[in-house]
Amino acid sequence: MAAGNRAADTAYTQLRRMILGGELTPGARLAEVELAQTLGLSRTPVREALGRLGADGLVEVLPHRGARVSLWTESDIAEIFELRTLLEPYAAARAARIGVAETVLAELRGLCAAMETAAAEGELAELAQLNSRFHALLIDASGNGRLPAMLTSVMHAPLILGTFHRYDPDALARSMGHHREVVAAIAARDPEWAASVMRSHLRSAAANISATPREDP
Amino acid sequence: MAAGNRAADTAYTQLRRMILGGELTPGARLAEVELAQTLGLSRTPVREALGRLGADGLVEVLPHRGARVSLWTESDIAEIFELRTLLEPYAAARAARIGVAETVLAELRGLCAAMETAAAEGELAELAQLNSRFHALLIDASGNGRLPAMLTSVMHAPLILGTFHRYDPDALARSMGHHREVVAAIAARDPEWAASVMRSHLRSAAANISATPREDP
DNA sequence: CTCCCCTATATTGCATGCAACAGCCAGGGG
DNA sequence: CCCCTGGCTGTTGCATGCAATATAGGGGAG
Repeated sequence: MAAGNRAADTAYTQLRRMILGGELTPGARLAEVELAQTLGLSRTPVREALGRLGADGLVEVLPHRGARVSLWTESDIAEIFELRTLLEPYAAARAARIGVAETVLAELRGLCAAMETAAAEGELAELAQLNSRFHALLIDASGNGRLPAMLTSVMHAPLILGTFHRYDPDALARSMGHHREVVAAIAARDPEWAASVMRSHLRSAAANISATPREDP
Repeated sequence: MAAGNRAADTAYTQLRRMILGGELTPGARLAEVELAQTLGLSRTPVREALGRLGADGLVEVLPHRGARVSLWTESDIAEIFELRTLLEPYAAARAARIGVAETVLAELRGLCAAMETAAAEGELAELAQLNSRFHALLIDASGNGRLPAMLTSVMHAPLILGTFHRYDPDALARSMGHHREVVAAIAARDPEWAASVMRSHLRSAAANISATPREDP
């Protein structure tokens, strides 16, 4: 999102990757000096990065007590999916309404294909990454400039990854089909269709999560 | 929102107040040293505050080029109202569904009364403040912990103030009536009703904005 | 033996010095 | 006369020193 070549940005990116990659487990304490040494930076950019991650909801910062990686309860996840179910269908509909450049459509289709192969080969981590990019691209295509920033706080990939881990093959195939169908609806410039498919997509994901008890890898 | 007694928080609050109060006009340059001297602080907390305000969308920070107060185009305002129209009815419905403590209902009613007197006396700035608190309280009452942070980026009071300036007496009375009705719907624990009223409330505001050409005070 | 308070320590938060980068004005060349 | 280039200045960005605060552990009183 905000990716200058500054040290604070690299700190942000690295920490984000570490958290999302599971290298930093939820609840883990994040000491500024330790992170600074690990990243080869000073405390200042690390501190700024922690602040941004706190705004994103990925870490929680307590005054004078430092930062910890956020841990998610079932109700947190439910809240997040409620918001996504609200915002992403809107994004899809808006993209369909205002129209999307052919190059972007091609990129979306490419991501669909990549996701399908990743799903077929059981590469769930790869799939989660591609899925995030797909949704992010679609949100950008909505043309509402405030939407991407809003959704960063609820588009955390570990949740998606967890979702995919709980999918059975049929649900996975449905999910891939949804992606294809959203792109088709946008290409057809049918907002209602696009929103409807996206809603189905997210509701099915949410249903999958609440159905499966809990199974942390 | 995040209000410890730290210097960075006071810087954030002060700057926010300055911008929202019109003391810092849109487009104005925000030099760190100057602000630090004005607020009697060092550059560090000022810098952190600017970062947060940037995340809120109130200022835009350009790498190595400093921060400026954001200026809003008509389409920005339209985007913001689209998102509010999406999220706030959801918040109202959720509050109605999960129920709201009687103390909170009393507070909401108190704000309604205060807004009505402010409207009667033409105290539009006061009205805008009260209005913001009313909506913020309702968003908190939704029980979705991520919603308040999401909406800070679109709940900027100057927009609301501008909205009120364009209201004619009838529209103003309708707006006050909407507030009362939302509280009633929540008290009656009727989600559909609450969402519907809130949607009307926001659509009428948006209509008012797009109808009136432009009239900066 | 248990509970409370007090001190020691580690960490955050703030201030400030130094380096790097963007913008600007002057000077020279075409 | 205009454009381009080079240094100069003011700002941001980063590093680090110092002060303030929360936590943990031990010692004393009940």
